[in-house]
Amino acid sequence: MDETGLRARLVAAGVDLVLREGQSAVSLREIARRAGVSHGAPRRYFPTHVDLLSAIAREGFADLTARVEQTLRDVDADPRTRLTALARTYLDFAAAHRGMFELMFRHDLLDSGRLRLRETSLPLFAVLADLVAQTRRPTDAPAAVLAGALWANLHGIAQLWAWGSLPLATGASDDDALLRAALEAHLGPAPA
Amino acid sequence: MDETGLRARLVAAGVDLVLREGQSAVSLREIARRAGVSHGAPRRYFPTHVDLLSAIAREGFADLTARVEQTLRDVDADPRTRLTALARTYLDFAAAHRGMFELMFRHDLLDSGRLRLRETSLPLFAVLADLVAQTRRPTDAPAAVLAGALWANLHGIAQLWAWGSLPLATGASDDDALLRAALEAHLGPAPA
DNA sequence: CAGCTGTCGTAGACGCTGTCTACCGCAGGT
DNA sequence: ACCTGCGGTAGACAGCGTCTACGACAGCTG
Repeated sequence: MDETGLRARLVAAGVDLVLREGQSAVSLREIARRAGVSHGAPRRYFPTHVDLLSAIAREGFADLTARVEQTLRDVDADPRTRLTALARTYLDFAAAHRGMFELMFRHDLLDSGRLRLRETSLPLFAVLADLVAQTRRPTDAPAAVLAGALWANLHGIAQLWAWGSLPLATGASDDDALLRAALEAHLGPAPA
Repeated sequence: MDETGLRARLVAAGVDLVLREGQSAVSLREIARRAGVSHGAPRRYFPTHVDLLSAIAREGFADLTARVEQTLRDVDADPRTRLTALARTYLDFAAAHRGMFELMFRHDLLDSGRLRLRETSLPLFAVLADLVAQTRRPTDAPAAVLAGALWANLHGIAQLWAWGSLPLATGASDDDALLRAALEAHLGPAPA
């Protein structure tokens, strides 16, 4: 298990580190230390810090996508129910893996060019867009735009909630009311 | 004009720097250099880097709030029109002052405790919440929650658009369609 | 079997960062 | 005339990302 290549070990150490200690702890040298190699070793596989962080963030996207798919596997076929479950999973992921979630969207730390990092979020978006299309209401804009707006709403809730301003502004103690409001806004009133 | 206290000069230099060069350029030493003092000087007024960054972010919130208020001054009384203008201003601010916008919501860089930074966004939220309350639709959750959900949507659009995933996922070339979709979702269909 | 070659990791240096601490000039009060 | 305290300087320290020179060690070639 420890005999895998250094490249994978570095990414694994980085993932572990960002999950445990948060984004600011993910320094090149600290990752190298945890992987049991010298500070110069990562350079062989990741020319720059950004490349390593991007690989770590990639794992985050894969993890999030897998969790969403797992959630959807356990939920019935009603699109709205599925969307609700997806949304809940998204927010839970952001809250439970704060450091990773931050890193995933820190474009200044990530090189989305070479590693095609942005594209990594597309499968998840496709799942969301597909579900949104199934709940299509009359007089609607293109499905991709509707899905994008909903994604943005989820993301904004995750972000502002973590930042602390939403709890402060709404006076709520959890994000559930916000999530329900967002879903109602985008998908129409909840069924009776 | 240059005779103002060092404290104000440091903040001004930091604001200028973050607007010009982005968040990563705002180091303590660089700010000190631009303010024409030694690297240790800021410490007299800002015990730590975080304190200085927080003061800079505070200016950002003040600026954003002022811009929104200015915008609303030029717009008629219809709440929906006003909300649209507010939203547009928010997104434009995020796009035009990327570095500052990033800094403002980087809770890991800001000490919201001592400087009550979170509270700095409350006046803006109050304006938004007030307008939302005026467009209240039937069967609604508390106004604060609705306003929070809308804010989150705006914020998410700003964030994900800047990150690059929304342009990619929606195929749109500007954020206007997303904004209109979000407003329709939260405020109901646009008037004819 | 000897020698070469290329891969993988080490180790030290550089300039940058934030923080800490000792110092110094100089105004204002006694 | 002395002293006190404020405001800024300057040097040190550890940690960071990056760069470069070097060594160990595999596998192929003669």
